[in-house]
Amino acid sequence: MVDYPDDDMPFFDAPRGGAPAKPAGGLAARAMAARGGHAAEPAYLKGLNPEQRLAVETTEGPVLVLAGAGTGKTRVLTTRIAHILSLGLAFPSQILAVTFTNKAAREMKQRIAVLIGEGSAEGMPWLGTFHSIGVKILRRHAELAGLKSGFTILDTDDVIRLLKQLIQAENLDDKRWPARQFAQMIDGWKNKGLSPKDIPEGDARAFANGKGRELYAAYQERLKSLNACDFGDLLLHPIRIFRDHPDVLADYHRRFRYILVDEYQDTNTAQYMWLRLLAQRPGGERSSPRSRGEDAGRPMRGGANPAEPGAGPSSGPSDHLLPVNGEKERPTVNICCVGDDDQSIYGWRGAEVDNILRFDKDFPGATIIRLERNYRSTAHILGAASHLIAHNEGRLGKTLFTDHADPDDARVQVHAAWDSEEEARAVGEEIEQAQRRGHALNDMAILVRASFQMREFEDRFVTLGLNYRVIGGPRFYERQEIRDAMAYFRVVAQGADDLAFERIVNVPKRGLGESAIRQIHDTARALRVPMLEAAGKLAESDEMKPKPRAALREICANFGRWQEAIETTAHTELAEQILEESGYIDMWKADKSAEAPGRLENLKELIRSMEDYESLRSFLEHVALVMDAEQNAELDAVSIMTLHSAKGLEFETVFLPGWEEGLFPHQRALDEGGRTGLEEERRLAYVGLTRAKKNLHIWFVSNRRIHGLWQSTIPSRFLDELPEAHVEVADAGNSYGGYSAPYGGGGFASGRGGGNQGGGFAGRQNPYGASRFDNVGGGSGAGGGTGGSGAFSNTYATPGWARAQQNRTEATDRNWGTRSGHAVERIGYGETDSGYGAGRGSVKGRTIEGELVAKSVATEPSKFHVGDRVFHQKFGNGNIAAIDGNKLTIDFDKAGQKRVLDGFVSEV
DNA sequence: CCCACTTCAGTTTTT
DNA sequence: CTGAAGTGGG
Repeated sequence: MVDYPDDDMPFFDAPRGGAPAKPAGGLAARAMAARGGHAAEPAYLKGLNPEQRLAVETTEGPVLVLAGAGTGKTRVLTTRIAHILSLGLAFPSQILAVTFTNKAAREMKQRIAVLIGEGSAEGMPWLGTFHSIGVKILRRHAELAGLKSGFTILDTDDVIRLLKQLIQAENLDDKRWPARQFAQMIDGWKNKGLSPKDIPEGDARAFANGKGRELYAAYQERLKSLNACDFGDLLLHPIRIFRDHPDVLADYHRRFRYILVDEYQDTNTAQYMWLRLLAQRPGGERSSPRSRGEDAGRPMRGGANPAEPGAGPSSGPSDHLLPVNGEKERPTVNICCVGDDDQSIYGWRGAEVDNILRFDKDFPGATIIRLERNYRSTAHILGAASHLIAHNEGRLGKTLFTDHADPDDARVQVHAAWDSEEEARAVGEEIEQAQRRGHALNDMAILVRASFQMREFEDRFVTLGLNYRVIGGPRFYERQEIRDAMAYFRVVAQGADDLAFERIVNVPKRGLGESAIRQIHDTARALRVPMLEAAGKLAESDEMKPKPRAALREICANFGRWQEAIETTAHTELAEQILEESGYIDMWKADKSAEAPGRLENLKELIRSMEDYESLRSFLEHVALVMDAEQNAELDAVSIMTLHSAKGLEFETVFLPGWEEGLFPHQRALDEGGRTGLEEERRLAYVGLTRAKKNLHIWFVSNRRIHGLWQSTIPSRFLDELPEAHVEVADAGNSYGGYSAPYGGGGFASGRGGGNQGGGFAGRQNPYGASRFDNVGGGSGAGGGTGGSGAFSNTYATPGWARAQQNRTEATDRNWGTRSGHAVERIGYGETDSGYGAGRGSVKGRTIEGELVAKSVATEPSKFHVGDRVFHQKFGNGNIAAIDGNKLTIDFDKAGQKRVLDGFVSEV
C-alpha cells in the first residue's frame, strides 16, 4: 500500500552505530522530553482514560486490548506507537503495525503524524495491511518462493480466468465445475494456510471428480510459471519462507521490536500463523530450537506486569538498539493486538474469532485490557446494544458504558412498515424531517443487511431529490475499463504477463477471436515463450490468415514501441499514448451506451492518479493492492451501505431497515452456520446498533418481495432481544401524515386481529414463539378483517403508490452519477461488471440443497386451481390466473397481477 | 462476431 | 422480479 521506496536503504539499517539520519534527531529530542521527568508528561498521554493509558504504556510483553465499539481503539493504537517512538524504544522502522484495510492503515499514518510530527509516519515502512507487508517481504525473498522479485499480483478476475483455463485443460466441464467456485475454495484453503498437499481429503474430492488437489497444485505451478501470485500467496509464501529459512525469520525477529495488530478478531488462520512466526522469537535461551507451534508460548512469558514507562533501558535509541545478539535483554514478545470479539463479522471469509478468544493461551502472561468506556453513543443505544449482544455465548465479555447520559436522549425507535416500499418512504420522511430540523445528511446513514435492500431507498430518494451516496461494492480498479487499461500497462511493463495479454489482445475488437488466441497459446507453449513473443512470431509466419495476422502484427509492433518508450517517456504520458494508440479510448468514444462517458471519465481519472507514483511499475503494484474511490466530502448526502461496510464508522442518526427473520438474521447464515451463524448475525446487529451516536431507528416490514415473490415476514428475533427500557415502539402510521390511513387506521394498537387467525396463514405464525412485535405495525392493516380488501382499497389510490409505480420504470433506467438533477454518489460502486456480481455467495452444498428444497416443494401439486377466488394479506382478493408449482399468478382486484407463493393466500 | 434469447441464481467483502 | 452469464442463429 504505502510507498515502498525502501530498497534504497539497506534492509537492516536501523540501529547500528550512527543514528539514522532523519527520524533520530527529532525522536531523541522527544524521547528526552518524554523522559524528562514525571512532572511534565507528554501531551499525547493527556486525555486518555486509565484503561487507554494502560494499553498505551504497557509496551512490553503481549497485550490484548479488547476495545468495544467507540472506545477509542485507533487512538490507543496510534498513541501507543507514538509512545514507543517517543521513549526511544524503537525506531519507526522497527515497528510492525498491521491492519486489514488500506483505509485503516492510512488513517493510522495520519494520526501518528499528528501525534509525533509530520513526516514521522513516513518513516514507518512496516505500517500497512497484511497484504502490503506481505508483498514487501515477498519481494525481498521472492526467489525463496520460486518467484522473481518482479512478480505480478493477480486479482480475482485474473485468477478465475486462469482457473477456467486449467479446468478446461483437464477436460472437465467448466459449467459443472465453475472456476469461480473453485477460486473460492482455493481462497478458503489459503485462508487456512493450506498448500495443495495439506488440504483435507474430503475437500480435495469435493471438486472436479476428486481432482481438487491436483488442480490446486496445477494452479500453483501455473502461477509460478507466470511469475505471479494471488492475494493469498502474499501471506502464504512468506509463511513458508519463514518456516524453511530460519535465518530469514531471525532477521525479521531482530527487526521487529514491536508488533501491533488492528482488528485482531478478523484475522484468519494464515494471518495468525504469519503473526505467530514473526512474534515468536527464540527468547532468552541460547539456541532454542526452531520452535513452531505449541511450545512457542513458553519463552514468551514475563510480560505480565505493565512496565512503567521509561523503565526499560533508559538511554537514547542508539545505545538501546544495539544489534541484538544478547537476546536475553528482550525475551518477551511485544505484540499488541487490538480487537473486539463482539464485532467479528467476517467468519464467512475465514476469520477465526478463536484467535482473539485464545490470545492468552497463545501468549501466556498476556496483559488483557478492556476498553469499555464509550465515547460515541447515548446510554439508550449502548443499553440496547449490550443487551442484544449478551445473548451470545462464548464472548470474552465487555459491557459498554458512558458517562454522558442525558435524560433527553431518545430511546431506540422501532418502527413497523407494511412493506419495503413504505419502509423506504417512511425513512425518507424521517430524513427530511431531520434535515428540516437542521441535521446534515452527512450525519445520517442507512445500514442494510443485503445490498438488494439499497435499491428501494435509492429509488425513493431519487423521487424525493434527496442526496445520497452508496458505499461499497466493486472498487474503482475492478471496473472493466480500468482493468483493461491496467492489462495494457501490465503487458508493457512485463511482456511476460500472459493473462494481461490475453485480456486485451482483442479489446478493442481486432478480429482475434477464440481460434486466434488458441493459436497464440499453442505457439507460446510450444516455444516456451510468453504469448506476446509467440504472437510476434506468428505475425511473421504464414500460419495465420491474413486478417488476424495483420492485426497481430500491428499490436505486437505497438507493444514493442511502448516498451521502448518506457525508458524515455513519462509514465503518465506513456499511459495516455497506449490507450490512444491501441484504440481503446476510441472504442469507448464510439460506444453510445449510457455508461461510456463515465468510463472515459474513469480512464482519465486513472491517468491522473498515476501522477502520484514515480513509475509505471510502482503504480501497477499499488493498484493491485490499493486504490479506492475517494468520496466527495463537499457533498451533503445520506449514506447507504451494508452493515459490513459500516464497521468502524459512526453517524449521528442511523437507520436499520429490514429486521425480519430470514433477512436479518439471514436465512442462509442460519442454515449454513447454525448457532455460530446466528451469533455472527447478532454481532452484525451489534455493529449496526453501535454505529449510532444519538438516534437509532430500526425498521421491520410485514411483506417483502424475495426473489420476485411476495412473502409475509416475521419480525426479527433480534428485536425481542432489545431491552424494553431502552426501546420505544414508534408509530409509523401517525408520524408520516398522509399515508397512515391506507393501512386500516394504521396504528400499532389494533394488532393482527382475530380475523386473520382463522385465515389459515400458516406462514404468519411466528415459529420462534410469540414476539412482542408480532402485533405491531404491518400486520395490523390486514387485521381489520378478513374482508381485507376494504382495508387495502385506499392503498393503491395514494399518491405514494402512484409514484411508486412511476418509480419502478424510472428505476430500470438507472445511470450513474447525477440523475434527476440531484446528487448521487457511488463510492466504489461501478456498474456490476464481470468480475464481481456472480462471484459471491453460492456455496455449493447450499445451492444444491436449495434446489432440492425448491423442487420438492414445487412437485407438490397446489391445492388451488386456476380461477379460484383467493385472499392475500397484502393484495386483498383476486382470481388465480396461473399456477406454476407452488407459485401462483393472481389477478388481484386492486393490485393487478402478482406472483405469490401459495402459502400466503387462502381460499375465499 | 454480435445480438437476441434462455437459463439460472439470488448475503455479507478485503486484498 | 431482476440481472448476469451462457447459447445459438444470423
